[in-house]
Amino acid sequence: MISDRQLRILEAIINDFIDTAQPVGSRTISKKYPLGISSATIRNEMADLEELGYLQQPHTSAGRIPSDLGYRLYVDSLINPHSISVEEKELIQSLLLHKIIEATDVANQASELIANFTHLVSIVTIPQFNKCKLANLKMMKITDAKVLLILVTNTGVVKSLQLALTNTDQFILDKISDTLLNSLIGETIENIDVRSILKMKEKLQGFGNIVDYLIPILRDALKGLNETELYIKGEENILTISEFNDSDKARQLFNFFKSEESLIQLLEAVEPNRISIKIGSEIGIDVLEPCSMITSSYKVDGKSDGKILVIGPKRMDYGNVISIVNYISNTLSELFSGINL
Amino acid sequence: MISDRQLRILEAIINDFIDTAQPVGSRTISKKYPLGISSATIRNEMADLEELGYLQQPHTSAGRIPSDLGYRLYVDSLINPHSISVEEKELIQSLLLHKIIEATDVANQASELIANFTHLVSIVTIPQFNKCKLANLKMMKITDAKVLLILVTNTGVVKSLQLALTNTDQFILDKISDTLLNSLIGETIENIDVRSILKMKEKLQGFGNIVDYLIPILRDALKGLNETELYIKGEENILTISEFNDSDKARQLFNFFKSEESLIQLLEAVEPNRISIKIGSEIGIDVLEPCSMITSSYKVDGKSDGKILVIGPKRMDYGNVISIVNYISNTLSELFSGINL
DNA sequence: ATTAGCACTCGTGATATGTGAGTGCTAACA
DNA sequence: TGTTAGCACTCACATATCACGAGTGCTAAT
Repeated sequence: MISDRQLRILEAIINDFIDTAQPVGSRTISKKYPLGISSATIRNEMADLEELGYLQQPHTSAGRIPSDLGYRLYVDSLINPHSISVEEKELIQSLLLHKIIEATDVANQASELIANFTHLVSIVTIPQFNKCKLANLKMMKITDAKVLLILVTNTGVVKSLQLALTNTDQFILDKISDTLLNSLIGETIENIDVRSILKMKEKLQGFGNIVDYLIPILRDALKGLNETELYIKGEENILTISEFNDSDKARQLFNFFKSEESLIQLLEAVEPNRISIKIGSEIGIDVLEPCSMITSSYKVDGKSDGKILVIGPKRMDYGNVISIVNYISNTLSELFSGINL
Repeated sequence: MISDRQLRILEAIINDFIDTAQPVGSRTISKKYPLGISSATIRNEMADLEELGYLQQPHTSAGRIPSDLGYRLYVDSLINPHSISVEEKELIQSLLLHKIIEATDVANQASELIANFTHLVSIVTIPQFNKCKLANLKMMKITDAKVLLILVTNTGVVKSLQLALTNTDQFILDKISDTLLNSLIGETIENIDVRSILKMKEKLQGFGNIVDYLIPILRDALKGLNETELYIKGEENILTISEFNDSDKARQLFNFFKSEESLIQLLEAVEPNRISIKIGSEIGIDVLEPCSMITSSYKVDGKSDGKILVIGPKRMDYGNVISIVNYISNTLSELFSGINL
């Protein structure tokens, strides 16, 4: 196996490579890192580490760079997640918990925060709204042809849907809203089906016409709630990754991030409940070969649901990213579970 | 002045340069464009056009490229805006008019549409919400500490604001909402000041406490409505501009687009009511020197208000961009004036 | 006024050369 | 036996040199 000294050398090499983006030579290590051994010794160890697959050489007369296997070892045994500062925590808290109310805005803001703190690409999905319980409901007349249906869950998440409903009157809408709310309150959104809506009809004998008209519209609107929505921020940061200096490659990656299908595919691989790190080819997507991906999820009412994803160069500050993702994911879990609201 | 033949040659040169991004030589023009004159003649005319300032030469033995002045002439007298296809019109209509209801979503979607159609960077601002008249209003309890205030204008625009209001009851909120709406309906949002809210207090004698508490919160919330909000899309398209192949330059421009202040400065220069084109240094911003900018505005209730802005390389398809900006701006004008809703 | 012809310019891309960071190996040393 | 100094060797990268050719401006013929 690998000796302790080899591990320390590997660590030094990867740290230096993360800093400089340049292949690391034996002399650099012996001078910059106080390992107490000469460059010749380090050279020997490096040759061994390369044979073991942890390092690779771009060409004979260059220094070494970490292989995916090297990064894997580094990530698994050498990272110490630094905790983030109180100021940063307060900033996150204030931006996520106080100003925002719609689920989409929360995800947007969270994604923005991660992108800003890490200077990497961040993706946040919102939890499946339809797994939550209904807490409040109203319909508002917008124009002669449009009505806005506003739903609030017990976790304090708001969602609004547009209904195409002509010739309505706010008074009638209020009546219907109240009746709907009374019979559906506490119900999980996904359980609100035609049957439960039909019950309402009995209670609204006077408004037969409009209720008949409303039912299919309402059903369709609710159906649309279980689509995955994702919020991606910080795409511009890929320009700082030296591997994407070539503007063609950069555009390729930009386009990848623009394609919802690609991203959803990526999201499906996210393991619930714990931070996971994929390195380079482990991600399994060609354009992301020069990247690492850190994923996590957050909980809604105890169940793992929303996802967080950070993508950056392999030579990223793993410790920092992990601590930020962790903190945001915990904050979101609290937020969507109604604590602190 | 400039002869008709010179104008036709200038047109050919610019068209070719827009196509190929390469300096255009006299031989190219005489072969590709049926002007019926030899390359030598064209060479002479090109020398004259350069002397007049319409062309420039990157170096002695290269072809010519248009100067800003050349583009200016081209834009002023040579562009024929092609009309956009029926399919495109239908797509725009369906995406803008039917699925969307919040002002922010409209601007977002419009900006996205422009970016997709032009493959350039697009910025759309939303009209000043507070110039519209109040048509509907509701308050909804979200959690024990949060209330959502939803405003609807006569133009069918919805805006929701979060209020920090503890220990409320939906029944009381409904009462207050109704009273507020009754006394404020038809009022311009910006005219809703403390005085008019105070009037409400008289009508709500029974709820003294909560109304006292609500007034400053409501005032602050309404104040926040006159900030400029802008929606920028298609930033990734700057990577196709050859001038920004250098990833440092590209990042510079990305950062420019990320800074709200810079963009607001840009927006202030937008002339109301008509399409305007600024070329290179005319924009007055260093990083945008290699770009042209096409701006327009759309109307809300007859008054010019929202802004549209497209930024791309000088060698963009002006005719196409103009027609798209025109069509979207008209569609938004209709939308925000309540027609078609 | 137009154009064919020609010498001239100069950016581009290919080829040759020198430099130096880094290596692997050997031999001496603790 | 592990460590290190020394040294020859490798090879990417930067620099210099050169040939090519697209494009020009000018002149002279039409």
